[in-house]
Amino acid sequence: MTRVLIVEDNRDLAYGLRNNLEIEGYDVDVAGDGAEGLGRAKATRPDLVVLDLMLPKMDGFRVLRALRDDGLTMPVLVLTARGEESDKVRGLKLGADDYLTKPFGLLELLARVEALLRRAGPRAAAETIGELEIDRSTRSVMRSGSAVELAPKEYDLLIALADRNGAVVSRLELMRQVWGYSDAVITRTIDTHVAELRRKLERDPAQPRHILTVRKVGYRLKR
Amino acid sequence: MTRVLIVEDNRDLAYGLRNNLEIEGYDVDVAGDGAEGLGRAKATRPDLVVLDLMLPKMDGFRVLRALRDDGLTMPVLVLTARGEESDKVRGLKLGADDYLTKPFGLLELLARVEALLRRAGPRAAAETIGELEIDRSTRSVMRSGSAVELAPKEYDLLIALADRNGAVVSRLELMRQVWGYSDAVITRTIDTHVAELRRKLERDPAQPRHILTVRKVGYRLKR
DNA sequence: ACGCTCCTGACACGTTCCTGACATTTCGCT
DNA sequence: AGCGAAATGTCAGGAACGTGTCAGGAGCGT
Repeated sequence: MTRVLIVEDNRDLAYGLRNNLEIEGYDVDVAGDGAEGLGRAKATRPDLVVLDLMLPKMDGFRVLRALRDDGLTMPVLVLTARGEESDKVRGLKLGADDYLTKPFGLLELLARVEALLRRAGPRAAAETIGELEIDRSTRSVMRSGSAVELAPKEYDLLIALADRNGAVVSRLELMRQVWGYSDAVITRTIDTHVAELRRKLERDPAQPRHILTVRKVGYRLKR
Repeated sequence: MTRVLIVEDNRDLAYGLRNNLEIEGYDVDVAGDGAEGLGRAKATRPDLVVLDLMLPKMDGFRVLRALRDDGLTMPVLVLTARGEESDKVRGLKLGADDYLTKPFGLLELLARVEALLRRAGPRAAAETIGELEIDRSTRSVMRSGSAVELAPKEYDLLIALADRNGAVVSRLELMRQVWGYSDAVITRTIDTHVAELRRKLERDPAQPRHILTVRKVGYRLKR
């Protein structure tokens, strides 16, 4: 499923956008300020970012620059207040892909999101990680050619790891992304699910080659 | 350039559509009532017509019939108000190619326009999904050669799944596309209709081979 | 009035998920 | 090198959840 991150401090607007994007079938994440937006973008690597320029903590320009400096290349659709031409110029230099001036029509936003994603190229039908194949359009996973049945949580967990491109994902991040909690981790929930994933995906679950433990931090998915 | 004619009396909607179709690269013409629409269609012979049913001067049905009587065979996408089931049947008999129930998502309209134009080449070709055959021009479905009678909702549901080319369609998307609601799903409506579809389309409804459940998300139509 | 379609809520069933207890491994420290 | 504490692996039971199924009833067109 295509994932969109909205970075917008106006709660009503953010909520409205999320609703409508979700109806269109996107998987939507929302951040309420610039710092949080940058963090979530780096963590979850969405397919597209809708970025307001006026933001608390860290304004849109800095977020955009930080994103690009981090090597993230997903399209960014910038929301700008009316008539701030100079913003456009400045933003374009920093690597925004499209602009929308407030107030804007919802249909226009949806059309632009769609256009940007199309221009960015259709997402690969199936990504390959070692001997694993993940097809997000059907939420199905194969190991060296044969289908593997994953429970919803297991699939979500795998995706959370796969999205990080081999980097470590902390327990806290997993809790937030997969479980939607923000609490610290005290139970064995994550470990249990990792174990189950290993049982299903690894040749030798005792000697995992893909889902690796990073002690005191979390897990990572080696490609 | 591909030319699209919009026949719609609601100016806001018409302009919104025109804007977005133009962004997509179409050459768009707009007519504000039925008589004007018929005239422009005959004069300019667009590649596709988007036709509202409720129109001043001459309603959509009469426009459609007049078009077909005149030997014009371009695909026609009909816009119909919610819950006017009989309109669908009536329109289909007159030669419409696809339906969209208001309120509809813009992306859905764009997708259907593209789909219709793509199909316009090999015209009236029935699509084949496994042992199923769907003929949209007659809203009829066959399973391994013999006709299957589907209720309107069942057919719409099948189409919504078929349009996604094997990918998962979430419950929310189904609610929106087939039922025109945008609310969260709490009742068993979707499941019941899926069950009925399976009963009619699957050899063994208990072990569906085409209409698959994707737990916690929705359903998908395997080809 | 009849039949068809559609929606709804109740129930059944299997799956999934979480939790806490216990086992094992890892690593810092002496 | 050995010890102990902390972190992780493993397991099983029960609760919670999601879906399949059904029957009843409302709505609509014939």
